[in-house]
Amino acid sequence: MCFSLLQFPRCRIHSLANSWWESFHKLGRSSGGSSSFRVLCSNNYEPEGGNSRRWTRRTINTKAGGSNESSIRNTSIRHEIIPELSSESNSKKLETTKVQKSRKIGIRSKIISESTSTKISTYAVDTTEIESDQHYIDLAKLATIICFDIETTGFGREKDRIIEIACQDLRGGENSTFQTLVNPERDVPNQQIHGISTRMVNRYDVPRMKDLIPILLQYVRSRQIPGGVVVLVSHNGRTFDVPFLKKEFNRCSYEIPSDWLFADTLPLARAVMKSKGPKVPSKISLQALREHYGIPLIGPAHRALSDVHSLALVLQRLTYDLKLPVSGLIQGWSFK
DNA sequence: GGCCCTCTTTAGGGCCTT
Repeated sequence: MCFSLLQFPRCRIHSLANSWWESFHKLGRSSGGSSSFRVLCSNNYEPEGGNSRRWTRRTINTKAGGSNESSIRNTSIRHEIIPELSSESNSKKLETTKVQKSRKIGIRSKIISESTSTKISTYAVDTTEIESDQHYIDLAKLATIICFDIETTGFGREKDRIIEIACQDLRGGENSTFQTLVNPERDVPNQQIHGISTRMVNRYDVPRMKDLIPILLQYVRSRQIPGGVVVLVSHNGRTFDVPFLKKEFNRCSYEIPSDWLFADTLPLARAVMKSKGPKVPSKISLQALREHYGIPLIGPAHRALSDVHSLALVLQRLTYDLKLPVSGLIQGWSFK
């Protein structure tokens, strides 16, 4: 069965994040400030190109950017270093990794084998064992970090439905952002929250969840590095977004791919606020975190894509505050 | 519903997600 975005004009995969990265770097070069910024991920990877991916260290001067230049505020962002990687050699290294005794409790992924670099869907993943810190570092080098957000008709995953999904691959580049409305085939009772009305989603050209899931899987697979895991990050995802998504997958007779990991920025925010002491406001909603870090709102709040843009920046700030590299995110803060 | 905090643990209230 073949699915195409052309079937659903309201389903969009585009390169907004790419332009975000470009403007970010451009602003950095022109700011003249003294702050340094080491990016969480590089956008040098080309999903379709395969072997050209390199993780690089970048130090630039920057401002936190958005689409509206006038709304940009000066910030001092400094982020982690991801060591440069020869993807080919490390892929082989990862392939031959042997399972050792587990050092951590929790579900993690271990790449067992990978048939070829071009058949990205054929590798197997074991979710029961884990080995050394070096393993996590290797895993991190091949990890894809995707922020995502959903809008729904309510809080109850039994009775409510997803009406919008947005994803953003932090690596940026072409087709790094995915956003679509979802036809819930029912009325939307909470338009006042997100502005999405029944008339907007109950349309023939808006995909239903069962139509969308194959497209979503295809999008994530297109961003995934052969042999690597995907880490899907959301705010309060452990108790809301992830169970909701799983419920929708199950309702449509799909399973969440075994090589998908999830991470929640809510406990990260708790850890950061706790480390800063009692004087720091304890509000840790996405909006509160955005305001705390001085991140400008891009687009309407409580729309999936807008919240994903905020989440991507909040994640970078939180991981910097916690001095948390990608390997640490996978090792200590991810879940299945 | 899960997590965290505290005037707690034999509990209850608040936060977070739409």
